[in-house]
Amino acid sequence: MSNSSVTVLPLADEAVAPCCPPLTERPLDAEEAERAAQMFKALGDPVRLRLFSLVASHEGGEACVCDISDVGVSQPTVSHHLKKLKEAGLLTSERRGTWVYYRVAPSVLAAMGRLLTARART
Amino acid sequence: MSNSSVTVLPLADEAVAPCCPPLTERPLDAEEAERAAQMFKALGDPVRLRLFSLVASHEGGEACVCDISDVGVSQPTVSHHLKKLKEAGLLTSERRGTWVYYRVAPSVLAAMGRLLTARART
DNA sequence: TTCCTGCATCGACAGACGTCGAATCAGAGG
DNA sequence: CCTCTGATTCGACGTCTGTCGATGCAGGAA
Repeated sequence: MSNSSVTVLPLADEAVAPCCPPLTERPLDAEEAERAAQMFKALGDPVRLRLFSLVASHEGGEACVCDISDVGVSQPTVSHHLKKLKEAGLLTSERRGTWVYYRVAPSVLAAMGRLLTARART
Repeated sequence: MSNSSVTVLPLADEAVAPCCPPLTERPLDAEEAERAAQMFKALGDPVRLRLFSLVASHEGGEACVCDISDVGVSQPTVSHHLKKLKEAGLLTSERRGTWVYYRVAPSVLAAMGRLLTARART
């Protein structure tokens, strides 16, 4: 089941895309908002959110397309959504033989989590 | 400027909308994905994200519409987006005299942040 | 009352988006 | 070679969405 060869993600110091400060810290400017909104938008579709969750929670940190295709839409649509998630920088893909494996891009969760960090009340 | 009469939010124990488990914990089902995606979608527009950030980072935790209307779109459009954010449960509004004040709905940041919590690798 | 200002709603429009079936590409295996 | 299977791309369709100007509504001030 679980791939025992999976190691802890590198998670290098720079691996974190420093998109933006927390939403509560200061107003985002137009450029920051554009970038951050792109990530939120990618997760703003139920099917994509399920796909992302399926990949993120899958054993070994990766999932074959064939493993996550039961979300109620056709297979081309699944592929379309996975592409969107990849373009948004949320997933990465790798072909190994017949199958294509997707995994969560490193540091994405941390970056988005930081965006939603509540500030301490002054 | 900042309203000194503003008190700490109640933040009742139930105030936290327990939308969903972290995306990395288990796959979201269709229902959970629908609800969570609605929030992400609301933040998936650059203008809305800026408006949310403007409110979230404003002194006193609230902002008058007139204070956050410089985002490059017309006034009706700003109103439209604020309504969307309210419908998504991310903002609340209150009219006081001539002005309408928006503030971040309690616990929303925490709830979304928890969704993006990375699981500890087993 | 009348006027003015801040904000919301309405109606319309162009563009973006999600979905599908059909076709195409990429490997594995015979 | 050919064939089969997994996955992507293509083309088309209907729907949703962001934007605007015009209009309407609520409160304060004269």
